[in-house]
Amino acid sequence: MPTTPGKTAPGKTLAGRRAQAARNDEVILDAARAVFLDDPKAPIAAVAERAGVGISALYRRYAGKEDLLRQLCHDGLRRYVAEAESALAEPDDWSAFAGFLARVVDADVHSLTVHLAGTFTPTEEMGRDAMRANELATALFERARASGRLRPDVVVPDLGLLLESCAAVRVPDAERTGQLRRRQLAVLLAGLSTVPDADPLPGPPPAAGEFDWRWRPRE
Amino acid sequence: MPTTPGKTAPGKTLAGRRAQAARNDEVILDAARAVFLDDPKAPIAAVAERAGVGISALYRRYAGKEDLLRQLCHDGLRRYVAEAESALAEPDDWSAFAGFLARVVDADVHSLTVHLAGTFTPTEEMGRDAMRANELATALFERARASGRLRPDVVVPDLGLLLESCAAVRVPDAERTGQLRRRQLAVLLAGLSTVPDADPLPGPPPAAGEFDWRWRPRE
DNA sequence: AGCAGACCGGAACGATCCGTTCCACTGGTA
DNA sequence: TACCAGTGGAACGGATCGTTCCGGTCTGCT
Repeated sequence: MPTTPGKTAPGKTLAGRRAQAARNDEVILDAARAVFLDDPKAPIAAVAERAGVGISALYRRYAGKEDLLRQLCHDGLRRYVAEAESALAEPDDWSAFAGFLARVVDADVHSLTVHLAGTFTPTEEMGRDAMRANELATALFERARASGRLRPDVVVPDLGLLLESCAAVRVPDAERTGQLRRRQLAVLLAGLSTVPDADPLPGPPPAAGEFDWRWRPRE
Repeated sequence: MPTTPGKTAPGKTLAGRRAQAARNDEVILDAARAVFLDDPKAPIAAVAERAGVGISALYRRYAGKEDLLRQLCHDGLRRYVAEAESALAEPDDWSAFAGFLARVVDADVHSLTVHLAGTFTPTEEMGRDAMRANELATALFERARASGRLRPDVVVPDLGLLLESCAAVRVPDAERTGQLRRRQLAVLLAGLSTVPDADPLPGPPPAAGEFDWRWRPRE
């Protein structure tokens, strides 16, 4: 974070120390995402190695491991909110809903939450963002329900189950993982769709706060 | 394992040292299952504590942690095979299939595989059992397909995806977890069922060996 | 040109954790 | 009664990991 903008090169890709630092910002975050998605308990050193930088480059940016994890997770949450907002702009109710889910699944946002929650103490801002995320998802859900394509005994928290399921699909190759998750999502959406003579879904439906336990610090 | 049967008490619940040992056999396995399902990397001491026994009681029975993990996983595999065999005896094709899946999901057999695979080197016998498990599941699947209730673009390895999804559903309370998994299973089965005018499932379908990577030793 | 310091790589450190071993002890068994 | 299978749990040695620290490099400013 330079105090003065710096007028080194007029071109877009500015060279020099400042540039490397700026580039590292992104490289490190990408590496962290990849590494921690693969193994939530991975050591910090693994992130540095994957990013091709030294450990110092990490500690210059983040106060510690927990701080990095928190930022990573918060990024995912913001991504979720952004996708939801843009989906709400879509006119067709159903494809807004389905498209939103597809993009969230593709971005692997839920994996971030699933694996990383509990490894850091959340900030208040994350709490607010999470609440907003819920509101937006609910709005999307209500519109989808209004379109009549959702079976009536499905509830909002079923989305949590759905995302969890898709996040659980994983093979070593990232692209292949994406394909299989799309397939899984398609099956699930088909299962949540209205069908003429279906047995009602069993058991008490999932409740609102039933997945919050993740956020309690790992005992 | 006494060399002589021992004629201590005529009743069923025999008391004494031998009895305690026999009881511990089971207690330890149950504790191990619970602990390792909750956290695959849990220390051995946690298993002992949960079982209410000392560490010696564990090391008397198992050569080491890996041995315990292997046995635990093998038990799950045998359970899978047993459920499949008993399901094949069921006359109705569809309920044989659906019932099998429900029982496997209830028994949390797949979680065992998912979490523990790769933490030990499998025995040849496990390989044979796994192969048999596959054959039985395929037979069940073929019968279900023949019943016409399965949509045509579903393949056998989709069962892997399905089990994975159900295993991913987890809340702190075990019984509630079971309920939510049943719900998830119902949604998935609905999604895999024939519907009049459905879009075909996207992407290349899952292939046979695509989940074997789990069994490679963790790098 | 020269210098201050931003930025970096990676070795080193200290704390923690965990699998395994070991030993003293207990009470059923012969 | 004498023995020993079975046990609880402390202790050990090794591995791992987060964090700190230091020496080096190169930029950007004077």
